[in-house]
Amino acid sequence: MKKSTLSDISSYTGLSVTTISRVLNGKSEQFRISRESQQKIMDAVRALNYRPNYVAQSLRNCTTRTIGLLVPCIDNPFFANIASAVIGEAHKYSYPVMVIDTHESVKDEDEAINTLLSRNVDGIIMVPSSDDPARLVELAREKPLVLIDRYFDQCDLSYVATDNYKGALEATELLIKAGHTDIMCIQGTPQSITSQRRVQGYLDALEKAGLEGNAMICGNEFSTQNGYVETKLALNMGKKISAIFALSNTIFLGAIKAISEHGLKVPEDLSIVSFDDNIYLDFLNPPVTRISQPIESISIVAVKMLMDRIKDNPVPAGGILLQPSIVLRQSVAAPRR
Amino acid sequence: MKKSTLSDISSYTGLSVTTISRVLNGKSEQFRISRESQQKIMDAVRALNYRPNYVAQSLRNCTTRTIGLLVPCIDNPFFANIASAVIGEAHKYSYPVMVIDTHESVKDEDEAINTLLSRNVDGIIMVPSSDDPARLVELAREKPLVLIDRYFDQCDLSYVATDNYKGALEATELLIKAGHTDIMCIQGTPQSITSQRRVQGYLDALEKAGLEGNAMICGNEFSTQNGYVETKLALNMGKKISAIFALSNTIFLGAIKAISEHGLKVPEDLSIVSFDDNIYLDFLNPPVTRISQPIESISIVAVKMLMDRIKDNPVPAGGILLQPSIVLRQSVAAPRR
DNA sequence: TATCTTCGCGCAAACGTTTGAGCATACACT
DNA sequence: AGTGTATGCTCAAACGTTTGCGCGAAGATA
Repeated sequence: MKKSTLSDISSYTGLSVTTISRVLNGKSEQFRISRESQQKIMDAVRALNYRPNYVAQSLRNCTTRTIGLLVPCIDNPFFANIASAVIGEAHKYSYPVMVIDTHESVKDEDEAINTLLSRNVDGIIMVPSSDDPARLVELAREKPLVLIDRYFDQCDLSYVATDNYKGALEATELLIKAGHTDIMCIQGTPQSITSQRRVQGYLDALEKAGLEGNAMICGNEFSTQNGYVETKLALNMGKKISAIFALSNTIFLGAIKAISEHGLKVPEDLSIVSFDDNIYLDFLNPPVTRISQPIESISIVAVKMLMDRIKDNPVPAGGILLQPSIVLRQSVAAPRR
Repeated sequence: MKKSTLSDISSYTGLSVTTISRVLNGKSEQFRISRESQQKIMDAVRALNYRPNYVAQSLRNCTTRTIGLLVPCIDNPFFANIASAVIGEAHKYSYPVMVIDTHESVKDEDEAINTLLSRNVDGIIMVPSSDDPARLVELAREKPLVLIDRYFDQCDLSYVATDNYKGALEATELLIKAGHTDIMCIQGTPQSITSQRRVQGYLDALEKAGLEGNAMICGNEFSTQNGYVETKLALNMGKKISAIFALSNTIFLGAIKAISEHGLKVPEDLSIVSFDDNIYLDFLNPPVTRISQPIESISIVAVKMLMDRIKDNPVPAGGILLQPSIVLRQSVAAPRR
């Protein structure tokens, strides 16, 4: 079936493209198109298998009914989950999503933004990779933009993220309540706000408990490799550690690999709490206590904010932090005496 | 910075839009545009922060440099991985990807296809949800189309998928070689070609070993729920089973949940082999032997095939099956006597 | 009969590109 | 002086929509 256009329908019905466009856009009332003509047009649409050409509409209307999503590393299950959720949520507004992986690279991110702007998406949701918001502030002036997961607090870009501070605070308190005083925290990229807020939560929890002297922070990347190396190092050096707080899924995996290589048992020898959720964590031995980020809610809110911005609805300035939840399992126990 | 157009550059430089368009499209030679003019134009592009409007280009050229990807359920880690890989691979050709979740629904799939066609994507990669290829055959006539993971063999739509038969055959042979004779196979949606080919591999392996009388096939869905229920049932009924072959990741998870609820140990009491790979499988206790699908390769080949089709390069008709690999771990042992 | 409304619809420009056709100038050659 | 050719550019149409403006015919009102 060839593509048909408004003017094909025009020939078919003998009506002008104007009239047809109006009928198809639901403006029959407003422009007083007769029932009869409407019917003729609808019949023609079916007969010719007409499908509106969004490209032409976009050119005319400056809107594509499409949004863009930028994630730093879609291989990471966490970002894959975010992508799923955003795609699903945007679908509810009938917006397809153009997804681009920026590989944690500012250059790729810039390129991706240009790609999206050239294609004239109506708005952008992104997990920024850069630590300099300048480019994004500029971007936000010409396109609706919502940051997700990572954000900047010195400028007023809207964002939706997990309350990482709260999550880390509670995780650490949980360990302290279980009797731990020597808790090692393996962080991700220190420049990232995500890592920073989590570390702050950890530190504040220690301080509240009068344990500020015991702070042990190591690591520099959200990767399995990093979790593995740091844990290995700590265990080999014979550091006094009774619990580990892994600031991400990936770090956690590295950590337990090192732990089991060292012949230690969780939670008898070492307790561990992880950030991020994953169904498999329930199937590990023991099932892992973790801080679960509200990915679904974050996506729902982010998409809603973006849609509001797109429709020029008033949007509350600044960002929103959503509360993570603790998933209590069996990877935390009282420390050995 | 406002958007600038070719005609802005035209005013700025005093040259016509035609000339500018030609220079920007690398046709300066062909149309003998002077070095001097070229320079002026390049300067203006920078000064005005010009970015080509792909929407306008698309209207004129009937090409969007964008492809669409349809997956049945992006929450499923397997499809999320496919999406990642396709996005990554398409990026190498500078094609962003519009991703839509079809929720295993033929209606959603139809809708999604219309969405993509209206937006005039250059090609579509999809995991079909329907079991009737008619609509897709029609689609393939007007758009480059490549199926992935699932396919139809009675028609000549191109596809790239795992050699599920071979994978299942080898998995089953592995169990047989370990001494198992009572192997239960928990399948997914029986209508799906994926499940069918895997079941056939299982059956043929049994037959080769003269065990065709021992075939036990159950289940009807690629879900954790299904794996759980079928395993639970089998164990409660006291069926004679020494090994389980789970035809997917999700089914596997359900199965081990039931197994552990029953107080059985893998692999001492029961051996298990799963389909699909996942990093967590190495962290389970014991690490799980599985058939790993070559998702990366599938995506690379699929994107390449699509690009060839888009560029009207000759494309070998029909489909391609890629070999899965066995990841040997510790979830298989000799059966108890 | 003349004027006013209402009805039902069409004209043509515009969105930002690309491209086939054409055109003025300069120079070379006879 | 006349013809031919290379050079360096421009004109205008087209892609498929949407939309401000306008227009003829029919009926209502005076």
